[in-house]
Amino acid sequence: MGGVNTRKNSGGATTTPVKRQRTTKRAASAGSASERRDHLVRLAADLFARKGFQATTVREIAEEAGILSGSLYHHFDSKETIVDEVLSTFLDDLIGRYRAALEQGGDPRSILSEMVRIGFSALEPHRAAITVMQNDWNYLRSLPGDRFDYLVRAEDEVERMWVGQIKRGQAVGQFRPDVDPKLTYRMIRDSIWVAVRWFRPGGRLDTDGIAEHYVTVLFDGLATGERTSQRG
Amino acid sequence: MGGVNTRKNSGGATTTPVKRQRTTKRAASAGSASERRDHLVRLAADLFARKGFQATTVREIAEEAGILSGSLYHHFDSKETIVDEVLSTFLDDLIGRYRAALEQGGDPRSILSEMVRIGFSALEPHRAAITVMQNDWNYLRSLPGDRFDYLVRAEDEVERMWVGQIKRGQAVGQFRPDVDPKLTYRMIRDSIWVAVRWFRPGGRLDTDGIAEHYVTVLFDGLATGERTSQRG
DNA sequence: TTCACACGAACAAGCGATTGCGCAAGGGCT
DNA sequence: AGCCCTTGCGCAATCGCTTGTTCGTGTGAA
Repeated sequence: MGGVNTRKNSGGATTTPVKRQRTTKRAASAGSASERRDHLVRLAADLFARKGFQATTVREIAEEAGILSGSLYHHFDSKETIVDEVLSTFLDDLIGRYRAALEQGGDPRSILSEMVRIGFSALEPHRAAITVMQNDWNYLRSLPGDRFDYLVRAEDEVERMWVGQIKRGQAVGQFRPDVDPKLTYRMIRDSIWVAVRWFRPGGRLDTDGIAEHYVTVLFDGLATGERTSQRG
Repeated sequence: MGGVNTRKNSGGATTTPVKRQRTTKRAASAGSASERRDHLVRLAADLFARKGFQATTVREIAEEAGILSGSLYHHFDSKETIVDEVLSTFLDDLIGRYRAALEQGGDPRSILSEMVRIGFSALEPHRAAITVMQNDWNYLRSLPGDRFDYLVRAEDEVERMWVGQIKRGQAVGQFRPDVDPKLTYRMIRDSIWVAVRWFRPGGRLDTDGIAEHYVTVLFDGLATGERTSQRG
């Protein structure tokens, strides 16, 4: 109710026509929309990832930035606005990459491999966002209002892309027909994103190595010799 | 501080000699240690799973049980004590089953299959505990004191069991030698536990069906035809 | 009498959020 | 140059509210 102009509100991701309305004012002028603001978002994202969204107080975020909590409200409407920006930025980037991979075409196995690689490659730049999305998904969705509805919309679109390719692979005989596409998608998705819990940049394996390892096991399995039809 | 006798405190799991010191008093008398108490733990666990540990207030737990928040403290020292009991109960059960599977013996592939089945079969009875463990692991571990150190100890023991069997399978030529045992374990573990997010009892697939599906993909892969050595 | 259980009021601490103000930078104006 | 006035940013104080927890009391069954 107070501010005169405000460039405060970030607005949820649109997801379908992938673009966001930042840089509300001024189109010229070299600098990004607000360098300071982006920096604050990154600080907050790290805290959210480390302690959880609810357990992180606005005072902690402010302290991390070397200011007082009240000063944060010159940049953001609320704590929710901050996490909104964290998540929607990640989702816009991810979905954009998925779309590009699909548009580039190729056989299902190549496309699926590429999508796996895209996922793992997002682990490093979007580590905090992915962590928050996993840990606080339920809570954010339970908040009143439709502010975080775009989370579900994005998730739905991603699922359609994956399942579509799996089904196509089965149709052309590239994938075994006796596996459930949706179930398989969920397992792939989950094991990629959950890797954010143990993956650390600079560790024994980089994301490329992990992705290749995963693609190998995913397509060819853990066993040696001839494939069996069933049984463990 | 307050109570006279107290059978309040639950104490963290011991994990190595698997047993817990509940039923502090009375060894005779048919009923369990405290039926009421166990019921409250279950109610709380569901709330923790649904809303997250921190977002769940003791007032909500009490309301769910039809009492006032203060009355909860006749049964538990603190909110932490409740979640402690939720998690340690699950871990004790899980590790006990893993140990039994290992002691029963067999070739690595059979044992690993059995361990996968054990994991999926825990999804239903321990749904809440598994959810809490995933969502609030970081937060609980960050709490002061060593109360939740047993989480890491349990995780370490489980990892040793899995990785041991994977390595043994590679040694006897049952598993392909070009996969990283630890990385493979993490992927298996993650995709089992994360299934708790979408698995619902009474759904299209039961846990046995999901386990078989997963074992199939895990050992034989998604692709058809001859195994390739690398690449996606 | 004892015991398990619950009430109901209160507590200190901490929460997210609001507001009025000060301050320095800097572009546009005369 | 000198001036003004906007603008971005942050401080300090404070609001109303919720949190986990405590404690003296009451009650019904064994």
